[in-house]
Amino acid sequence: MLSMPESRPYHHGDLRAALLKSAERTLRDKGAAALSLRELARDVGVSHAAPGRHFKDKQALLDALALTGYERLLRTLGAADAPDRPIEERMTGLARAYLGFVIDNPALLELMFARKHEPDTTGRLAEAVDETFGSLTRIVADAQERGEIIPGDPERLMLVVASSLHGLAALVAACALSPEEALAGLDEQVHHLLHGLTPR
Amino acid sequence: MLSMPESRPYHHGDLRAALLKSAERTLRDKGAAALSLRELARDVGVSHAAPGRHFKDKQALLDALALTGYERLLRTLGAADAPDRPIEERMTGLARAYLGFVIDNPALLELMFARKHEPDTTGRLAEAVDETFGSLTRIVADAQERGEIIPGDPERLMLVVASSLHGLAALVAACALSPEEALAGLDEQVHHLLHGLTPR
DNA sequence: ACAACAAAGCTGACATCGTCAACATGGCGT
DNA sequence: ACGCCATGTTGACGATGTCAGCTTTGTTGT
Repeated sequence: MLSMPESRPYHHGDLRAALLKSAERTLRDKGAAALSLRELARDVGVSHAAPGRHFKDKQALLDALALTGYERLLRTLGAADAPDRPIEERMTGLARAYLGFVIDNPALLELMFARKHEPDTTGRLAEAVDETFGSLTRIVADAQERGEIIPGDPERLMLVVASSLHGLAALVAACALSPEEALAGLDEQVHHLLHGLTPR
Repeated sequence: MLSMPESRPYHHGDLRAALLKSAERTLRDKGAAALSLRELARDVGVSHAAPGRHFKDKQALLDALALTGYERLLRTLGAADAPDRPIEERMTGLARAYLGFVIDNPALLELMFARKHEPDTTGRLAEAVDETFGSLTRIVADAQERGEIIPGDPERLMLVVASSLHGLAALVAACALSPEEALAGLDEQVHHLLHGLTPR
């Protein structure tokens, strides 16, 4: 079945979405550095300047990608949360979910936490981060009410948790730690985070 | 004093070092994305292909930069360590040093923990990471001997610490957390990391 | 129904970049 | 003294991001 004249409609239908989809694919298997607007356009079958109609910049495309990443991460964490289980189990689930997310798409995490963003999207991204932090804070506050976590500014306590989880994920994304090792030590990690490293 | 004929010697003297220096400067104030070999060459005053004699790739230059970063980080942490103080103080010092490092050169940290490296330098980088982890592990083991930290595989316990420290640093580097906030909560962070989040 | 318009394509051009090959220079060892 | 080789230089090539100007198509107002 060779290509017929292939009277592709002049208008693509939903180019923007197609670009994001294709971009995410190449991001997944060839990394962010190997992402070129022109190649993207080729993959999707439009001219080299077409993407410019939907993303003013290459950076704008990357930012959009990062945004979808945050949405997915938030959904993933939300789905993984088990609100009525004890805090340690709950945290372990969250940590496992986060690790899973980064393991199957490390380049995306790198993008999400990159420091170069378009000035106008930077707001939206900050919002996304805040939302994620917020949901974590809520969990901490929950656990405090149940007496599972010590009293204190939940924001501050959340930051301890967030640093730990994100640190582990970042190390995996950076290939400084193998996914297997990270997963293997997860339960213990969470346990130590919750119960401390000093003798009691 | 306008430019004399400026009979610059044909050979630069130590181009490689000059390139790294200039690269680190532009990395510091314009970010990694704005780093071009040609502009670097211009800054240093050599022809556009000269850098190619010292770095086979742009990536090779970036990798070299990352390596110097690890060396500096290791020295910084070493200098900040106070081996005969109680563990909490020791850890706080280390954390403060790490945070200082990332605050005054966040782009470098991003480079160091980037996932794209030349296959041949990737070994050296892994070595550098291991060395850093190693020194942390030694500190943990030390503290264990003094009974300041619970028994258990020091590597595993170190990973808890490393995740937490690096997570905080990474959040700052990613602009997800302001340096001020991070510094302000530092002591508390370390305290919670060491003593846990659950009531005892 | 149809003209006008805006959205969303396309083509062509330009500057910049990384990289390579071919040549030039000059310091150093034999 | 002489030749070698590391370290420069120049010129070229292909790829990329971005812009301006043109074309197609769907929608909207009359």
